[in-house]
Amino acid sequence: MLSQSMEDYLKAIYKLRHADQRVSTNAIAENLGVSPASVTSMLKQLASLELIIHTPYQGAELTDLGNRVALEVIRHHRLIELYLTEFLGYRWDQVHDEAERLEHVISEEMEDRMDQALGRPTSDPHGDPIPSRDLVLPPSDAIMLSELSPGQQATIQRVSDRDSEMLRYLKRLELVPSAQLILIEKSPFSGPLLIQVGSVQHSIGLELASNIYVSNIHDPHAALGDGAIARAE
Amino acid sequence: MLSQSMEDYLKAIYKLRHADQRVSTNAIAENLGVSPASVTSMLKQLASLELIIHTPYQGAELTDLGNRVALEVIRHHRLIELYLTEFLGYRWDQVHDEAERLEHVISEEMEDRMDQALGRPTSDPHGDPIPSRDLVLPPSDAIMLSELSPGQQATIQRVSDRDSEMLRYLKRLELVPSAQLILIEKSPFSGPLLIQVGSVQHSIGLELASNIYVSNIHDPHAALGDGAIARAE
DNA sequence: TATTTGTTTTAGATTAACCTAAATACGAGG
DNA sequence: CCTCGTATTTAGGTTAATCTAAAACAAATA
Repeated sequence: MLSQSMEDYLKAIYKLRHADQRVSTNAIAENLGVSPASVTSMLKQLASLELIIHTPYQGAELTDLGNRVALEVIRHHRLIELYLTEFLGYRWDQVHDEAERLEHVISEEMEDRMDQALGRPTSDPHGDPIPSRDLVLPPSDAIMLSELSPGQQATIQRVSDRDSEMLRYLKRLELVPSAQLILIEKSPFSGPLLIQVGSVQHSIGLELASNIYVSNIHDPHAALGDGAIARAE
Repeated sequence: MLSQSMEDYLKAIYKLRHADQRVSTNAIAENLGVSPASVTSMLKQLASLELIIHTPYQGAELTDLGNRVALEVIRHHRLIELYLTEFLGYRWDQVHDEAERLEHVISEEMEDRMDQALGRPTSDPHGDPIPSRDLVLPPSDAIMLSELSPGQQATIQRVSDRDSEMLRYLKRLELVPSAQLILIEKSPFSGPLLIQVGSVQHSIGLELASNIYVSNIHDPHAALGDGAIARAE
């Protein structure tokens, strides 16, 4: 069996691959809080187990096998997060750390029983999709809120789960998955965004906005004429 | 924070202490499946952390601090076992291995939420008592079924949870906590015991019988005259 | 009391995961 | 096209937890 460390590396590679294109040694090191030298030696090991392809100086890429392991760990993580909120009364900002440790030790049996208890859910409390039992993850078309254009309307699909303080703040602003918002205005020079949620407006910084992913984007003017077409886009 | 290994050693020392008197290096080694040499070096480490007192060649003893750590781990283990059976539909023979891994990684938060969900329970699916939140464990007066005298009647208090095959067998025979039984006959030369559970009789080996703990022992003849006194004994 | 036997400890090695410091490779800008 | 800065790897060291083999000890037995 793979070590917890290895699982963490594979998960990090998976996530970085889907955020940026290239998965660099430095990026992995930063993500996991270890030194680049440690990453290099682990990459060699993972490559020798055929979990990744490591081209020295060029970064790493998951093999099919490595991909499956990563998705398995991610499935564990997200099922655990949802289970904790639904059945043990955790708030959404408390579940990440717990899931981070539990994800490595639960059995397939427990995974499936939680999945069943939750009714085969498809997304976790932060809106992240949960890989199916056969480890398929629907591709997402969501973009960062910070990439939206002024005047556009969208639905929050997911928010990053890593910073619990941020999550508490987002909850206060009702910036949660499936909430509707309109981007009113974008200040120049990487300034804050003015958004409207329900009837209230908030000014939020760029960093926060790049941790919020939205989909179902439509231009409110077009929507007046024919909402269906805009939504289908 | 203590390593999982250290927690395992402390738990083993706790359990051995309550089974036998002296906790020998060999006994710990056997219990944990490691070499005696490994045990010696870990005992030194635990002693330097003031978790145990190690008198070379004489065995180890938990300090108050070590005792508290051991009870904390045991509390985790037993709460998890019960949680898995009550809320996730595990059978009693499936929970041990899962709990063995989870016990080291759950937070105090999770411990308390499970405890709450279970209604502050006092014993796990195998009848083992669960230490209270302030880590108090009521002393047990149970003895091994193998120590019972023929003719005596008793209530099963707990059974060992380590061998899942044994647990499945026990369930088939309805030898579960709170079941009543009478020891009909003890074959000589460490032979099997003949017991009666409800209206059926079973012949069970000594080894199995020493994994079953009983309490509330009373002599059926005395019980006929005055059950209350016999029970009070 | 001397010896033997079994337990425990010491010595020394291994493995995994990390580190720092030094060397090397890549690629962008002059 | 060369050079320079940054990214990456290599070299070598540390720590925790384990092992085997050998030495030391304790306790029972002759």
